[in-house]
Amino acid sequence: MNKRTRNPKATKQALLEAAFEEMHKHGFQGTSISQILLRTGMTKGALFHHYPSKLALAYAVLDEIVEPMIVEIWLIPLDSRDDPIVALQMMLRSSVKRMTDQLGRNGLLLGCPLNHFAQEMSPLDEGIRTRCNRIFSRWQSGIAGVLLDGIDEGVVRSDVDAENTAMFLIASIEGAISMGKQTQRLARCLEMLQGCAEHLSLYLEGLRKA
Amino acid sequence: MNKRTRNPKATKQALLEAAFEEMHKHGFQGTSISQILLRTGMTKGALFHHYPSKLALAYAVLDEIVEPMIVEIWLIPLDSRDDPIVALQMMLRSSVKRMTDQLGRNGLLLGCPLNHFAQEMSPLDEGIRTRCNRIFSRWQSGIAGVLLDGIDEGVVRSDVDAENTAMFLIASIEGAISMGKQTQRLARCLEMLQGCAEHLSLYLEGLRKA
DNA sequence: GCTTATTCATACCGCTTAGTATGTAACAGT
DNA sequence: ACTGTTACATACTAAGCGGTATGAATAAGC
Repeated sequence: MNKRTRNPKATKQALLEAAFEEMHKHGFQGTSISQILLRTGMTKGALFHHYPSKLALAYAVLDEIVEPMIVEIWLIPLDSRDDPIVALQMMLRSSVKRMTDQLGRNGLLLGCPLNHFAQEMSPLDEGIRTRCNRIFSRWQSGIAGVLLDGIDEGVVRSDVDAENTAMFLIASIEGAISMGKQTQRLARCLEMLQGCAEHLSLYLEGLRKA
Repeated sequence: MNKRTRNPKATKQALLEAAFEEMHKHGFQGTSISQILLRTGMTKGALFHHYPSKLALAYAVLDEIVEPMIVEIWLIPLDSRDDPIVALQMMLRSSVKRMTDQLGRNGLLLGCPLNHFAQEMSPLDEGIRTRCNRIFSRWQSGIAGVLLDGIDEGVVRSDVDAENTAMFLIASIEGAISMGKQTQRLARCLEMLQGCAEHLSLYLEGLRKA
């Protein structure tokens, strides 16, 4: 049966998701419009009706897929009302699982889409850069907030620079994901993520008020 | 006047260096042969005489430029005969300076070329992946060696997993460079590198035998 | 029921891409 | 001085790229 009924929202969403997957694997520059169309079975008319350019499509991918994904994986788990340091440690443990759930085994080996976009395009396109920057800032603020709570509650040493520490945690996480991706082997990848999580847990423990 | 004398080695080297700079900025896929030729003033005949394909050129860039650069910046500074933990801490401090020296201010904002290649191409080309992997392994072994020396000398706790810890250090460093690159602002970039170095120095201190 | 706007499908366009084929000048060996 | 090889330069090709122009079918508004 031919799909006679139109569904513009579904069309747009399908294009968006296909674009995300293609760009996650091949990068922005390595992604071709034709490949997205092949994957979705759509045509150029559909795509360029909903998105004026390839760049606009990438912006939408960042706004509507990557940012919510980062929030879901790395920020939501912070909401537990545990001891702030325990909350961060739990987040480290749970997020690997969330990553595999969200991205699938295959997606895990493609690394963090946010970092991929940022690495490839930060020096090349201001629109992508500002979007990546906004997401990173949001992530950083979320973690810094937990640390500040910890300081208020007297759990975390008061000389800890929350923003700076949050940046360090994110950098380490992203670095571990990158190195895991580099191996292109699931076992090694998980090993690195887990190893990094343990080191950071240890580091977090060191932030406790004596 | 006209360059009548030939110098094939210099030609090859010039192409290699131009390819490195282009790929460092635009990535492998985003780099066009024509741009390399424009930059060097060479022609296609020259390039394809020395390198059979774009991919082969990238391999040469990794083998002959990126790997020596990583060794120069991150491994050579480990050779000091200090206390192993101090050596690692010194390395962290000195390497930022080495990076700016080696890459220049502009190059610093382009991040780590090794990580860039790995991020973009690991899932796409086996030849690039194995090369990146070899470089990362070499880097990791270098750091792990220092830690193992530390254990032998009784300076580092004997329960420290050297390889795993080395991986964590590299991941954090690469992550910090990535996040610095993302900002595209020199001041913020240096701030992140320095911040990361301090956190890692603190972490290293925690590995000391009590 | 008629009109207008939306949502696509098809065909096309100019440009760039990596790579090749061919020819020629420079060098090396003898 | 002659010969064969190396090192290029020029011109070209086929394919793929992002994007556009046009038209038709569907849906929405009145």
